Amino acid sequence: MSTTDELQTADEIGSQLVRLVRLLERVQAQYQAEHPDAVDRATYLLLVHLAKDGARRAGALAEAVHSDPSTVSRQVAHLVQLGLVERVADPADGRATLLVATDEGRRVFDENRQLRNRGIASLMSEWPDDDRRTFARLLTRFTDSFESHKARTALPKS
Amino acid sequence: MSTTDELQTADEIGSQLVRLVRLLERVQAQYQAEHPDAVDRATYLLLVHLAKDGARRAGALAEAVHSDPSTVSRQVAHLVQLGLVERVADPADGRATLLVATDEGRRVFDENRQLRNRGIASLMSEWPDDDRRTFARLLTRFTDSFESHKARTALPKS
DNA sequence: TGTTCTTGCGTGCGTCACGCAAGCAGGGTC
DNA sequence: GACCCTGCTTGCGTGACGCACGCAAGAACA
Repeated sequence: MSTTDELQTADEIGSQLVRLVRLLERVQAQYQAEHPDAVDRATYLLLVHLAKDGARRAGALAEAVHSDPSTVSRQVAHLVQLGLVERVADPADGRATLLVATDEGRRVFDENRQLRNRGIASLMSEWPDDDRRTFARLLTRFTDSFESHKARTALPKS
Repeated sequence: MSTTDELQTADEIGSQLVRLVRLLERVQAQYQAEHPDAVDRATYLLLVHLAKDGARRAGALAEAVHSDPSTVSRQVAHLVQLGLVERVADPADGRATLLVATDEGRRVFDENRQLRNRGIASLMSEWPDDDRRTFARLLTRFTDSFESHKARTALPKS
């Protein structure tokens, strides 16, 4: 089981995670409000997958984001309409279409990632270097632990 | 500006945050799928506010979660229907109704928080005590930095 | 080669949560 | 007591989603 100290630390981590997620949601909502034509987050995530991992078929993409194929189909249509993703015929299977990020799509992706990185670096600009690196390391470890633990248990929402 | 090392660390933190948020979303979605009658996250957040900070009026609640009063009104109606929140007449103003968490509402809140804490403690059970405490400290600091930085800049979505 | 089954994708339909605008009840002011 | 203001609720339209279905293309088989 867990000691009271472990539970107390867990309470702090949980509270801060809720706070952080809430903050991220609000930043996201604010961004969407300022850029009404921007694709929503779920759609953008498809572009991220394509830009990072290369061409994929729609079904594989739906699987990757754990979403319904119909939903992905509509989201991809939106990305194609914006010129961020292209459909190319799958040479191996005529009924499938490969989805591939266009140059513009990769540009948008890189630009957003750089903006994000600069933002994070900016908000941590007053941190000691040690703390910064330690936080990155522990955050990675926490996410790893979370992922490997997720298969076994589910956490409540808050 | 930022050094390349700072940007590199920021990139790791950003990537891990995206991964972590995605994981949390999936856990949340799974929870909702398993408990179709559960209130959604935004609605539950209202209960959290009421349980933690005491009675409030609907308008103040809407302000607190940065949501439209009409949305909050419907969410509160749902919570009332479930018996988790009660409407009591505001002694100071007849048109306002104070919202207060019922005993059952507080019980549900406490139960969920304990479940969450136990889950977090469980997934970190193999962590050294030092790392656990350090992570809690740095996460809190990161969220603080984020919050104080948010007023000035906005981050892109991914 | 022609028939049938399977696979991959797109589309109509209903659902749900949300914001905006209008409506309604209660207060305050003169 | 007439007026306006305030706090909340209720239509209404919108957007994203999942489910069920339809269509096209390959695969299997006689």
